Amino acid sequence: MLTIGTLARRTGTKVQTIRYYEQIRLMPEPGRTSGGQRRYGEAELDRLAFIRHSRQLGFSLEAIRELLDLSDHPEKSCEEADRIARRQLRQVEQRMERLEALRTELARMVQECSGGSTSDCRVLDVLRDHSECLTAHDEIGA
Amino acid sequence: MLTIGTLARRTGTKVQTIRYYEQIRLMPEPGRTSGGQRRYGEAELDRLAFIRHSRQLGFSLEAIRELLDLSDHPEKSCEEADRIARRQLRQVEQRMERLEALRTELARMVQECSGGSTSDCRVLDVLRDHSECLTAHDEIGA
DNA sequence: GGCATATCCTACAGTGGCTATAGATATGGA
DNA sequence: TCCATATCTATAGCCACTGTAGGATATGCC
Repeated sequence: MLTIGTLARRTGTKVQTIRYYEQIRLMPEPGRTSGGQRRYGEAELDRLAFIRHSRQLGFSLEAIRELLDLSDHPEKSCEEADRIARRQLRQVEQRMERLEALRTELARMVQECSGGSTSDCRVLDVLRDHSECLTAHDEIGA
Repeated sequence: MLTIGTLARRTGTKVQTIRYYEQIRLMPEPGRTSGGQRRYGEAELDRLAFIRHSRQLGFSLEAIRELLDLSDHPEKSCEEADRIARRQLRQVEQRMERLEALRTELARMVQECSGGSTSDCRVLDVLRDHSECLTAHDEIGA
């Protein structure tokens, strides 16, 4: 029987985060001691590891909920899991493209800065006037 | 005199977002009509454009606050603006590295999926067992 | 058994950067 | 004057946690 702290240490999760996952029903309600403390088994450890690893790969909690459901039903087709992973891959690729555009723009801003006073700072100039940008970056939240 | 809606249209911002910026004192309190509606001038339009452009480049609102302050004081040295931009560039580069690792891992997962049942789905296998990963991805929140 | 202390409990507030909603009021044109 | 559209305030919600306060419990040692 594992305490919540042990589970946290073994998976690199904060104790509050585990309780949060329980609250949103991503983790099951575990058994309790007579004093009311949570006690977990190996299955819960595996489930939490799955969640954390998926989070590290950038999956949303909703996507993870679907993936866990698929994982719990071995008879289901793998297609759905594949679809979710492909969607995540696309999102990562799109974010990378956006970041690449930002990187270019920021590098140019920084390079052109002469180091004088802010009255003729290239960094501020570019921020003031979008038309100075060579690359497009129309959406917020890279 | 510009209404909040005009300001929103001209900068690609939602009306609520402008009011939010006012609330957190990123935008100044504008003049009002006798009926209590906000009215803006060109200076506010420029300021909002600066904010939005900076957001598009991924600067945090706190960083933007600093940049605006520098922009308002032309006699100050440009060094600080340069420092903020360089920090932002570093962050973008770090995020790109993380995303590259994720992209690799996700692409591998997806490629290896044979399309059978979830009982032997590579996508789910990898999520279940971190040791199957070739690349490191230790932090959450790319 | 008693005690220290480490861990656990609940409940709630806060983070960033918005976005959405409800219900009331103002504005501008036909 | 009427009406559609825009605006107002206030508040709650989003995601995925994180932090805090103020207690209760569990464990190891003497």
